[in-house]
Amino acid sequence: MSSEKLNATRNRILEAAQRILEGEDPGKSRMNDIAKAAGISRQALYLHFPSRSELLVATARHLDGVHDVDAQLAASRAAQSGVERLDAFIEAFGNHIPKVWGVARAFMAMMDSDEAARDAWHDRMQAVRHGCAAAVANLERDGQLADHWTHDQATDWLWMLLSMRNWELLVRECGWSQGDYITQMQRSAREVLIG
Amino acid sequence: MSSEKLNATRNRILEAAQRILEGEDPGKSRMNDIAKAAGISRQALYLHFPSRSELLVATARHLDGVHDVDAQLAASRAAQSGVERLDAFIEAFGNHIPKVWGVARAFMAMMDSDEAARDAWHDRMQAVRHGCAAAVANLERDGQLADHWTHDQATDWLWMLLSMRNWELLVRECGWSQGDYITQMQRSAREVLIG
DNA sequence: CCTTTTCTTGACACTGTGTAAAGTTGACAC
DNA sequence: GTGTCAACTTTACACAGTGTCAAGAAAAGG
Repeated sequence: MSSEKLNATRNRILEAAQRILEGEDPGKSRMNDIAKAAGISRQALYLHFPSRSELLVATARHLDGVHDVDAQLAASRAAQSGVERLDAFIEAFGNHIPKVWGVARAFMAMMDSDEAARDAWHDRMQAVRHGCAAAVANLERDGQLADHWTHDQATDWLWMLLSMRNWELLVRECGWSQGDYITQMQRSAREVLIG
Repeated sequence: MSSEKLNATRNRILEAAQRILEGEDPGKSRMNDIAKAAGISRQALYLHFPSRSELLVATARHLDGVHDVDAQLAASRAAQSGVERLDAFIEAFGNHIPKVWGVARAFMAMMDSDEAARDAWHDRMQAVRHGCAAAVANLERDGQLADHWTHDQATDWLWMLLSMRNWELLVRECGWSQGDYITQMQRSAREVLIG
């Protein structure tokens, strides 16, 4: 089976990419760096992935498989009340962020120049927005959403609150612990959305 | 006076840079584009500014002079109560954002690769953080800050809320009006910080 | 042994920044 | 009018990074 070797190399690349992207220096994640980390030449990388953005997309998907984001979020969907679901969603997604942070950072840096990366990232963020919309919908169902909010604006606001940039600012730049981050985001969302 | 011509060209450059950076396509703000917009050659740009990052810094400062950010914020400092000051600060800074958005966007795109740009931007953002800290301090003075907040964490949170990335997300991406943005940010800050 | 797949090496085009050198232009001085 | 100086132009280059291409090596399988 020739495709087995191909697949094995592909996995080595994806794990190397993950390792590199989670490293300290985000500037050391050029195609050359990732290739070297995977033990192949830069050109061989292009035999497996046509571009840097597609490599990042594949790495993100690979990471999804590893961490099983759907299973994480299932807990939040199982919650009874709208408020419980909001808390569970924030906890699940908030704890997901540090796991995907390396890849996310690379995407965000690439977005400004690369349209493919921008589109791929946009899709992923829209998926997060759907999660926010579902959480807001459950609050509405329970009559808990404050009167001044429309469904869409409340969704936008929650989406903003939970953005990776905000996690980056509070946890990475300001030095908040992950626990503080989750607690304060839960409290903020409750106080702002519930009326 | 030879330095008058030099200064005139310098101003033409800064105004061209401002115009270009406020334009639709952020990819069209290379040194060549800015030079062409100023009516000079790319190389002449380097006679006035040693690097792209220093040109951006100068453009940001030039913009400060044009919009007189200190005067804008003076109103918020004059407010009586802590809550009034919080509202005034959010309004003043929130209305400042769209004016400097073009330059801000260029800085944020450059931060990932250029250390000088990163440092310059970091300084500016620290100045914003000081404004947040002052607003939080006034709430504390009035005994209005919710018990669960430390001064630093409340400052961090307000700083996060008012970050340019959040403005970008709500106003540019989600299509909020500037008025909605201000109103909801004021309300969010009040509900989360005041206890 | 021969073929096919995978990978390597080396070269190249392209974009954008920043440096360097030689020549042009215009204003002003004498 | 001639000289001089500063601002600017044109052309060229070094450098980093992406992505393409072609020639060959190495290994695996029939």
